[in-house]
Amino acid sequence: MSSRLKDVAALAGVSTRTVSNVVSGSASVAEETRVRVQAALDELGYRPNVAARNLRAGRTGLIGLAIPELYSPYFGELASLIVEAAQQRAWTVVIDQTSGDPDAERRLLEGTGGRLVDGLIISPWALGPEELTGRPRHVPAVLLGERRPHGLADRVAVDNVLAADEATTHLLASGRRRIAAIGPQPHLRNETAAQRLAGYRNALRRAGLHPDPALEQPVTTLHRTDGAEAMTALLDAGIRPDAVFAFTDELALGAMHVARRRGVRVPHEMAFAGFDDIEDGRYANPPLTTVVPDKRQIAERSLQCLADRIYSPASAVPPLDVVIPHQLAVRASSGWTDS
Amino acid sequence: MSSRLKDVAALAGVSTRTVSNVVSGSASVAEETRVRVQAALDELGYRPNVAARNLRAGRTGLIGLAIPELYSPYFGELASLIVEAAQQRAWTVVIDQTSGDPDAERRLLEGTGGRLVDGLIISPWALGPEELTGRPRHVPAVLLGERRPHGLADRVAVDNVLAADEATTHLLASGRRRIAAIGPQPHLRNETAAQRLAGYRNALRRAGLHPDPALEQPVTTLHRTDGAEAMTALLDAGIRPDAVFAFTDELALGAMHVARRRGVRVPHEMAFAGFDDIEDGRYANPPLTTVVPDKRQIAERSLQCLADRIYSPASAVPPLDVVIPHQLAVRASSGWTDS
DNA sequence: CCACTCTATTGCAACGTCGCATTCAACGTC
DNA sequence: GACGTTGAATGCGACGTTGCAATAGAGTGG
Repeated sequence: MSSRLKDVAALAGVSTRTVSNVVSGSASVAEETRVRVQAALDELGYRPNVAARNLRAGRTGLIGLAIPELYSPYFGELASLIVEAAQQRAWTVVIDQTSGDPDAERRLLEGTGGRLVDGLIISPWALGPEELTGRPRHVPAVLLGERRPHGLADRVAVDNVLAADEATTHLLASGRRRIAAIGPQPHLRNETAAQRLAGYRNALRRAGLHPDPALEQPVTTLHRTDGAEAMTALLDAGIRPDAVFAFTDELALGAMHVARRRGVRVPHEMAFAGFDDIEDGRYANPPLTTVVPDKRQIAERSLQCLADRIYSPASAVPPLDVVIPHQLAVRASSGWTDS
Repeated sequence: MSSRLKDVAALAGVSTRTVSNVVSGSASVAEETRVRVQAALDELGYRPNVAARNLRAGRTGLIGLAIPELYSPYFGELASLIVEAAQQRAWTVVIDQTSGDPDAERRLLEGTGGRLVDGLIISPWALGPEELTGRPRHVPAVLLGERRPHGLADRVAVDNVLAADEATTHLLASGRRRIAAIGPQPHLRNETAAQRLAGYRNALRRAGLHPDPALEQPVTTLHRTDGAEAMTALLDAGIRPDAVFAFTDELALGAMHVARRRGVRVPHEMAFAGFDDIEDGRYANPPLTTVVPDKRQIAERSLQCLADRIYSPASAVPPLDVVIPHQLAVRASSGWTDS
């Protein structure tokens, strides 16, 4: 059905090795032969067998991207950038959705499924630091988010503590004093939410305010519904913050949606700031103030780390901690202008 | 570095074939031997070499998903469902972003990159029908969207004409008469926009209205910005429709955003309906009326088609045309209640 | 007790490709 | 005219796995 080097060689009247040389273009081939072989290649519609190449080369040219969920805007945008950057490096991306399942994350890190990928970019959700960095890995890995690496994997992330601090400070600067935090996840081993909470508290304390536990609304996941529920819980408890720092844009949008439905004027009575700079935030009503991580750099640097580990020998290089720059995009949701 | 069957066999004092039997669990192995081999497997941390397996099996266990862009909500949600459904079938998904590049789409369909995937699900953007179905393919393919198949590939899609008709009819039912259509793409060979335009016109004509070219706003791509530009163009031209049917939710959200910014009251003065049922639409202000394709079924049926083609011999089965059910979700953007 | 079946295990070969070493011919140089 | 050099093409083997056929041994029934 599909033709192999052998078939092409037979048709062109040369050895398989010569055909291989023509295909790869590496060794020297006489012009006349090259033309003849090329004609045979075209006639048979030869396509190299990737599995055989991989076996020979000891590499698959695949890298894995393991994220909790592909359908959320943040991970969708990030995945898109990673796929794009990988294409430029002639890598193909295979996507795994862990759905926040610790076993799935563990399985991927250990490579239990077999040596399919040359490297792995994983955004951990359920696994704690020690599990992530403790055990040996069969494949180079880059952790997105999380805290600084102790173990074997590189880490690429923004400075969550600083960024959360800046966002909160921005809200304080416009005179807000009762600022709610939507997004703590005390039930998870994951560090990201904890870091953003720490930044939020830092900012409050620096402004001379005491963090109020009643204003910290935990969530189970990071979807709009969770933000909506958190805001509902606050309002139903009679708590009326004058600003909200949500740990992700989706949480912020869900919360803002409920606030407006309940008749709260945004941003007059309640300002909002989020984290991630997803596209919807820019088109929300009002547009959402947010921390803007440089997602393109996250993608680029992650792949760079993988490339270094994959291609450099033995890699005695200690685990890297790559800090990605971020900005604060101030939009109407935290200003005084009406939407 | 990494251990092979041979290493495990040496350690356990058996042949590689026996180790292989233990790993696969297919052939019968004495309990005592199984235990001993398993111990060796664990000790060496054996991981099967996927490339070798693939070479032997003639399959890679990979399927390709080619979509214009991963970061758009619709494709993100769809990709997520396809990855999920593929995992259940023990398939791994590799993602290609075509970015609307006809060459990229062609390359994937022809499998120029080599026989990497066992099957391909492609959502064409730039290629026209004849290119999609004309030439022979090296790998089973499923087309998402597009029109009915003439050639070799199966096709999975909602009935775009009917769905667009229903959405428009719904707008007409609330008394709207000047209904704009945002989303025609006359510059593309792709059929989807043309089908939705046809459905929109059908509904108008059935209501005794003449489709007005001035109310049909073409777009280049399907992002929020395109919807925003389209609405800006309409309003700047002094055209003030009393309803908008946008061919995707993103277009609708962008258009609605601009309308509200310009002081148009939604839905009182202008009703909106979209297509796709992306999550943001449900949390928009006001929530967006939209055509809801059964995305889970799109994922399931696509994979089913691929599975049939991949596993069934010779496949004399003619190309399938799978029509996916849809619904119309009526929300506040097309009602009379305030947001 | 022999023929036969069944279980457990094994060796061989092949999947398609490419690195390495080799061969062969042509050519130029001393 | 012998010799080294270069260019072109080839054959061999190995990457790690598993299907197939074969083997040896244990168990069963007449």
